[in-house]
Amino acid sequence: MSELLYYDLKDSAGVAPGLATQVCRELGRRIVAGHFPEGSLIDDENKLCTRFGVSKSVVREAIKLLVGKGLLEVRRGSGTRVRRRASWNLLDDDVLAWHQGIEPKPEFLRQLMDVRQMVEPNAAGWAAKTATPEQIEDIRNAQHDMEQAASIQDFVVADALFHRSVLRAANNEVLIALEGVIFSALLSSIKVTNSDPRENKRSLPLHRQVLKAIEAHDSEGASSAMREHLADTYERLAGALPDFNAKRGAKLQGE
Amino acid sequence: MSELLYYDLKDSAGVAPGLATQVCRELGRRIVAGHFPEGSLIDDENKLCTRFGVSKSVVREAIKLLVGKGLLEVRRGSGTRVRRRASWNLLDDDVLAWHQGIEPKPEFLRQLMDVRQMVEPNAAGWAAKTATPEQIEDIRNAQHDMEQAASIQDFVVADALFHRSVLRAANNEVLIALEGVIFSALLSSIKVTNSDPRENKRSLPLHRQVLKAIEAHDSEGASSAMREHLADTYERLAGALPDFNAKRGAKLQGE
DNA sequence: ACAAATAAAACATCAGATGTTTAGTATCTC
DNA sequence: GAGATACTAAACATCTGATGTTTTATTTGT
Repeated sequence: MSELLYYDLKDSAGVAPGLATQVCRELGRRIVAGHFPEGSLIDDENKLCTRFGVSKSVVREAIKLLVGKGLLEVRRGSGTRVRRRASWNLLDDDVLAWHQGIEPKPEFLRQLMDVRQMVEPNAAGWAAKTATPEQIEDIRNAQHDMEQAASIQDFVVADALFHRSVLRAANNEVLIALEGVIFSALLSSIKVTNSDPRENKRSLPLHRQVLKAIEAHDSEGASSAMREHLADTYERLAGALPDFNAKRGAKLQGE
Repeated sequence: MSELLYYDLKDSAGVAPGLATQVCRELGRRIVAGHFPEGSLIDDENKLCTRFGVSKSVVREAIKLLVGKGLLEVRRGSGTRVRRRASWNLLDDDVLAWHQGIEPKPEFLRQLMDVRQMVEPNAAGWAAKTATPEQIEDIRNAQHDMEQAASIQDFVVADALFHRSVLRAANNEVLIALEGVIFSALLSSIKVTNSDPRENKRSLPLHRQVLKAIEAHDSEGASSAMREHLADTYERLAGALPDFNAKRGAKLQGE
């Protein structure tokens, strides 16, 4: 699987990132990958400067970016330490994207999927009520692209665009901010159940059904079609990942 | 209503914020308040330095923080501009908190409440399945504090802690990241329906019901009790705010 | 042992110099 | 006069080094 990134679907300006952004990404990826225990000190500014071969201002700006995402906590005189994972802005697009760089953890993927199952049926239902003709057109186009996709690459991109269009059609700003979660879960899922392109085609009828319901302004229908589609995905993940559903309802060890 | 802030409920280190953080907040608040049109250039680094009376490094770090939250976009040679609202990390705790500084917009509050209605019944249902004894204890304590609250202040804090405890008891990291949304909606709601303390007490039985259901590991019961409570809140908001439900299902003007 | 003074480490801020990119303007060519 | 080129000013990016403040650890004195 090639290097499909979330940014590929974002309308971000394609400007080359500065040094601060690069250092931020590098550190961010390592933190998310778990290279540092929670609460541990990271190297001080000077060490980071020499390690990355940049000046102090660059390092400080990179650290500020990570502080803003909740990954780091800086204490004057003491040092900079990694915050508890519970304090991270897990919904930040960058933080989610950095999770893509590591082996998907079944437990985390299940949590993402649980959230998808909570969010998307509602979004589809609302979309059926409030979508504008243009928004419906976007969904239709994405659905069409899924049908016509030649490569698995194209299919995934179209799939992502489909779900994004539905989310946006719900016309709820807060909901749209959850786009990254849907995309991240979708990417991880593909990574896991990658095997057979024909397998993916199985989801086409359900997508078609979601589209039809939204076109018909059938809120209930859109919800349940989306629910069914996600339940199907859920099943396939559970089949592919042994530990996918392991901790469900049996959280024993202390927090 | 006094200056109750989200941070009051956060386990953040109570360290005095540096200059960069202060500048960031000041700018962030103004942006969120809508003082700048989308896409407009803000003052350049030098002007910001003189305006805030700080050095360039401080300004640059502040801007980096805002870039990380999606509010600003910096282009070398060109300038720094405010991004479209759709690109903001609306789920970022700071961005949500800055919304508290301005008059709550009915449309936005409704969107927050829609998301709460989507999230919290599910969370309560999951909590009923997976909550540990300690987590249930936390919920119980918050519920008890609501009953005993002497001031409206105390009541709001206890209310917030109740909903936070339930959210955390669902044992889903991604869900926990939505804490800020719940808190923000709750604060805005209080601001709107502030009038009568006795009015707030009305929600006590429903909170009690949620607690009971979770204690009994009754997932369905917890869900529906929470759903009922939120529907009630929703009604009160709709009654208090004329435009609360205005745009629902009638999104006419272009994006 | 306990407490106060001290020293070292680490972040915070400032100031200024230099490089790069962008956007706009002027100019030159045909 | 239209279009391409060259110049210039504005604005961000990066580096350097100096100075201040806070925290932590150590030393020292009784």
